[in-house]
Amino acid sequence: MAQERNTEELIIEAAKKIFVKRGLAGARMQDIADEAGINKAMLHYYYRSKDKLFEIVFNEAIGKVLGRLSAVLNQPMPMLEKIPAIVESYIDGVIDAPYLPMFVLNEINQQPEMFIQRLKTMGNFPNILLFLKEIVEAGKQGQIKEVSPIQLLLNILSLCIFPFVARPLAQGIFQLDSVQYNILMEDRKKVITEVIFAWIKV
Amino acid sequence: MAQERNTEELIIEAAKKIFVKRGLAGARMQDIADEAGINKAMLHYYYRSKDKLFEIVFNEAIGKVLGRLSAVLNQPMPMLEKIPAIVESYIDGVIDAPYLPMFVLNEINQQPEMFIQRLKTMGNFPNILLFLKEIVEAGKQGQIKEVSPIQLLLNILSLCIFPFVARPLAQGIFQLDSVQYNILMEDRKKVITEVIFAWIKV
DNA sequence: GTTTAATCTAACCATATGGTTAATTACCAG
DNA sequence: CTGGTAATTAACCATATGGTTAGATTAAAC
Repeated sequence: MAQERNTEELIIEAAKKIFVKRGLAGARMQDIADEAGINKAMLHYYYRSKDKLFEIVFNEAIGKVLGRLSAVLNQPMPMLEKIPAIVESYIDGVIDAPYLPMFVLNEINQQPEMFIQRLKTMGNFPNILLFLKEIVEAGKQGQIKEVSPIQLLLNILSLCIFPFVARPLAQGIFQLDSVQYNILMEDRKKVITEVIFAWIKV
Repeated sequence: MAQERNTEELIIEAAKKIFVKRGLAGARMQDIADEAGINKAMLHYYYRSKDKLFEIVFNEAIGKVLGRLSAVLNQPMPMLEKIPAIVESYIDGVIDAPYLPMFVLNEINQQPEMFIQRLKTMGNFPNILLFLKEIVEAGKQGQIKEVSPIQLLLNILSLCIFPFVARPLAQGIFQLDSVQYNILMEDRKKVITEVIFAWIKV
């Protein structure tokens, strides 16, 4: 079209689109090639195999998902300010890339071992574990109630992510069109903060 | 093994196992046949095609997931008793079939239109919509705070289901083995009820 | 302009995969 | 036992799919 972009990137963009939409098993190399507007052989020329290509896309995806989290998790703020910030930022992130969480979660479930391996390469997400400690600290200092930090983080993530993972199901059951659902998701920023606060406020 | 069971059922059992594990795109007819210990042609003899077979498995799965919900949702109880009952029953259900939610959600995301169609066939889940009205009623009567019923149901489901959908990811990040994670999930029954109650109690 | 390396393509290959068929076996009513 | 139907299998088929290759095209180096 407009620009004669770097073929390598073009392929990655296309692969991202197709893999995220269909998953590893459902994605076809031909579809990726078509999406990129190039010959199928190019895919192999630049990225040996489907698996190699997938690995790149997947790593980028999981990096994005976890990276987004890490970014907000350790800003130096009092816990009661930080939680709304996390919620806001994370929901905005998911609105931006609504298929990412489903894609990542599904592929991880498909090959948990392979993923565990990868996790070790990426380090143990010190910022996430640090955040858990911060929660404990905040509890001891009486900023918030003393609750299981893992449960708290799980709660926040559940409330933020699930409605996107289950979006078509929820839309179907509640009979909402996309516009209505988006409004619901915007409202959720407030709701989630409310819910969490109600639980942890002293 | 033990009994020479009905081949039809044997196939369905096997198909369930494979489809739920690998998804429609990832499942192989041969694997289903092997799992059932029969010839691949039998699959087509009893259930014309992969899609037909999948449809049966998928319908059963979604029926289970939504059926479980419906079952608890409309028991005549005061709201403050019903919610713990829902949570308990649903988590037990998911512990029992941990892969079901991921499977259902993923396949729905893969073909939302097809699913919306199916929903209409199954009726509009009057019990779910009725439950929403109950929440509104309970709010007006002052049994609970007045909150968006959709948000409330979304919250309950998010908190119950997400930790299972994200299980390998969570286990990886928090570095928990399966036993520890199961304990966490047992604890969650209390936690979720606590969280929801904190939010909606007057 | 010629050479050389990188980029790209059409055609091809081997295998996997969903599906079919013709024949065989198991089963059961008469 | 026998005839006929249902269940089952091995072999096969057509196509899809990931991957390869040999050659063409482009672009840069000299």
